[in-house]
Amino acid sequence: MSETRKRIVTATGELFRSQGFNGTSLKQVTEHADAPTGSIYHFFPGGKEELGAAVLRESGAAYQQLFELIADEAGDIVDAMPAFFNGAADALEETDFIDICPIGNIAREVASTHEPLREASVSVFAGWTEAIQTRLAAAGLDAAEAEALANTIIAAIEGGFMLARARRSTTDLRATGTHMQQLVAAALA
Amino acid sequence: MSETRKRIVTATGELFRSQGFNGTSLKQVTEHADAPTGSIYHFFPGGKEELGAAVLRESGAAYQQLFELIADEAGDIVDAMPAFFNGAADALEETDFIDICPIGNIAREVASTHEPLREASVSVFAGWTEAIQTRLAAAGLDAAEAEALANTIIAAIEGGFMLARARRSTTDLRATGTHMQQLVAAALA
DNA sequence: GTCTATACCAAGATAGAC
DNA sequence: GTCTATCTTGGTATAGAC
Repeated sequence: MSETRKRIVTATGELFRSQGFNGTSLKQVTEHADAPTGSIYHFFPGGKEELGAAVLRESGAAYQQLFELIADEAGDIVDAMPAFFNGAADALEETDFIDICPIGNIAREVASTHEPLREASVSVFAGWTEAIQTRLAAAGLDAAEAEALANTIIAAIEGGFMLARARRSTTDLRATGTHMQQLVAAALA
Repeated sequence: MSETRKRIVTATGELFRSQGFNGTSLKQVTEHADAPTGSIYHFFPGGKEELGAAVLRESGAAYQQLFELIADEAGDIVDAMPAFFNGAADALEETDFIDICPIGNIAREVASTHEPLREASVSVFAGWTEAIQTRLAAAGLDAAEAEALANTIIAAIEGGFMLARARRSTTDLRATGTHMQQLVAAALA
């Protein structure tokens, strides 16, 4: 895959995190990626919308891998909860509260206005749900309960990002991690 | 307070729900509010940013009243949880998944780019936290635990909105309501 | 306080040379 | 595949009559 294409996707993802979809201009993308306008339309003939969908899908997959990594390190899914939320909290602090998740940041913004982006976010969320659900099921939960709990965990972390970025504090996000740990432990008991 | 000002704020709130802050133009506001451009700048000399902050504060207060109402009807805070989440889910379905909460929709979008809007969202969230915290404390939780749990509940509902709007399904949002009910019940036990 | 017209700029997208 | 120049549209904001 082209280096230029990679630079464009990476730069767009970074801009999306702090400015959202509508707040990011293709001119900014060309500057940050050090790539000309023509290259954007060469790799993404559908323009901004197609580029945005690619950013969601590719960074969504990267976050899923990150979750798998943290979950593997934590050993079991109960201990993975605080590890996951605290890791996210650390990342937020280190980046001065720039959003660390471009998917969640974009999903609500465009859900009613850009159908291809909504669909891209749905497929990313489906992957995340499955990753968490699989581990919950492996720990003993039946499939339906595991899916529902996985979705609550995703909702909690995305909503937690919202509060943390607004307040510029990760205190609540960390506390939410322990609440999710309680919820998982109770479900498995 | 002027009728025109009210129409402007209401129309902007509605547009924010489906399109976000950057996705909503002042031209659309003039059309939906049936008010001229001059009136926007008369009531909000600071332009779009000042109008946006007013929308966040005023609709944030309205949602807080709605929560109080639902909590009063439910009787106790444990039963208020599913009532609250299911009510939100019903509203989402009735509006064809237009966002029912302009605050959460805007908060992440502008947290790093529009300081006055970030501050407005913080003060709205503070009111919500306090409303839930007060009821949790009245039910027997100590202040710190009540505050942390209140924030998790807010995170869960806002993240739940995100998933529900993206997926165009309220199944997960309702399930998250029962998870929050479990969490509250366990904390009070 | 309300309205119309408009200034001014930045947006997304395209054309066509290289 | 890359780049520059440019088209067209739409954005926010302002001016000034009423």
